[in-house]
Amino acid sequence: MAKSSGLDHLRSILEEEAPHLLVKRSKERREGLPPLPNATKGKVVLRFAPNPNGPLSFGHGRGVVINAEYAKLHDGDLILRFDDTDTSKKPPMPDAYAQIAEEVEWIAGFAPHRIIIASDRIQTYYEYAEKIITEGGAYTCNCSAEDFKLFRQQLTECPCRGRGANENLTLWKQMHETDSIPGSAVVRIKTDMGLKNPALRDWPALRIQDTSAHPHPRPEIGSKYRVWPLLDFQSAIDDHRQGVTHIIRGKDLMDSTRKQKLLYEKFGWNYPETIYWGRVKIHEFGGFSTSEMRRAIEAGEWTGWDDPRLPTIATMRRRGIQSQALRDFWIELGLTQKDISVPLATLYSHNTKIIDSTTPRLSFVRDPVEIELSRGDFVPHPVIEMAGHPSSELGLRKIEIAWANGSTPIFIERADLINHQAELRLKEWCNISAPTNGHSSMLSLDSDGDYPILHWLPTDSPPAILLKPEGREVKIISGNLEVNEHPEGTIIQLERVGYARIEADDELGRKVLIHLHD
RNA sequence: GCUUGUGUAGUGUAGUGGUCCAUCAUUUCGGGUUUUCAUCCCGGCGACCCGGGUUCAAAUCCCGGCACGAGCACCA
Repeated sequence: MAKSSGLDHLRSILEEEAPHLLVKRSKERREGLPPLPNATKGKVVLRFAPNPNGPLSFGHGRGVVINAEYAKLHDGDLILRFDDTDTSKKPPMPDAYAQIAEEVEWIAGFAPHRIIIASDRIQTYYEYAEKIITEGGAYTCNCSAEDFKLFRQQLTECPCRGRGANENLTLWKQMHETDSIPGSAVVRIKTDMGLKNPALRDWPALRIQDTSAHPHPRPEIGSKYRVWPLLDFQSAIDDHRQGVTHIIRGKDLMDSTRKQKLLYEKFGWNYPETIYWGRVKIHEFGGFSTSEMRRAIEAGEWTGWDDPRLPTIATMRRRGIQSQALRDFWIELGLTQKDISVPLATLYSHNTKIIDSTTPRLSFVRDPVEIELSRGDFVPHPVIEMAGHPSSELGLRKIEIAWANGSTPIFIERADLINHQAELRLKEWCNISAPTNGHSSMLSLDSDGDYPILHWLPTDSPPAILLKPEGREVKIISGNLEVNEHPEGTIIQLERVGYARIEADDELGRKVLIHLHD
């Protein structure tokens, strides 16, 4: 009908017959996170569950931000759960528990409502393990990992599968004996060896760890337990016990969800809503893993978890990234299952928007060259005043000029000296002639034209260094910094250079600045 | 190999059959404000993986390709 009579004709018919169909459907751009499915206000429980084998990395930020944001949106609870059930491959780091808790609070903007440590809950996992073994939903298996891999590939059941509950229980008790050998026995959830998805076939739930040789780093746990749950089991039990309603996880854990659903069916539980996100790569960061970073830090290859080159939350904070910028960044990336690769420029842009209006300006002259500036007949200003910020009310900066015999020494950047061989404008002060052989003369106070504007400093300004991470290097840019009274930790903007944060003076008495971004 | 997921401008993202010659942000380019190469403002460039099908109408539904990713650990 639209073809023969045209859309206009159709519209006129509709206006007569069914005007409600013509009401414009709102197609406004959705802002923020997509709605959480099946979420009841006040009844939502989310969790962020890192392995405390080190402090949080940049990528962990996503988990904190998204879970925290949904919790806030729905008046729900955010649980911080330490999944610290591996004592040998990715052993927990004792200091990481407290540091992560603090970092989560910083990123989220509020403290998690509950903190749970898996290693405190081993008895609970045992209870469920025994229950499911007793009910015939799981069995102890003595096959080697390699043998079982073959069974899984060939869709055949392993010999251990047919054992009765009592025998399984006996073997289960043996797993706890102090001389049990890792790999000699494992508890498997009995699913179906004919399942299409190989990952789901009789998956392992608990294993033996030699906690005599590798005690759990928490002293209260130490060598107390030899049998430990694997992630799929531990996480499944915890999510149920803690009333988690929504699990938000990477799509690499999709099969984990499927395994856990099979377990939930055996227990007669309802599985939480599950949402996935894809893999994120940050252009500027190479392949860093927490374990790798930990090894390298302990080997002295990095100065610590806040080494300027590392992609950690600690480093971000040290440089001056605001937690709000982190939140804006991750929320903007959304919750798609696409594998994405994003540049840090986006994060920096968010950060600039947040900090710029409150960030004091200072001059930092890199690679300074001394120029003897003669004032000729001009008035000898003893103090130059300039605004602390071009548009916000951040007070006045005062720079004292020490005149002697009609001239004063100043610093300008070597690059400016090389690039500009003509009349110049010293910012907020005066025009000067092109410096030659270290000398220059004042030409005018008012700017009467379009001259290159450059920043400058008196030569008695304190020496300073600017630390600038560049890939696997930290570039040290030395120069002189304008006298100021900003305390350590202040984020400033170095005019014509970029944003930076003030750190403690170094052992040579130099001012230290760490570069944030341009 | 089996299983499983994803494909919209350079990078992210909105869009769930018409009002989409496709949104917003960022990047980049040009211009304006500014005694910073910052901030702010204006503008430009730039995309629906490919091929079929369904339909009056497809970024949106179906089928088939292709590309990329993940799982099949006694790691998390």
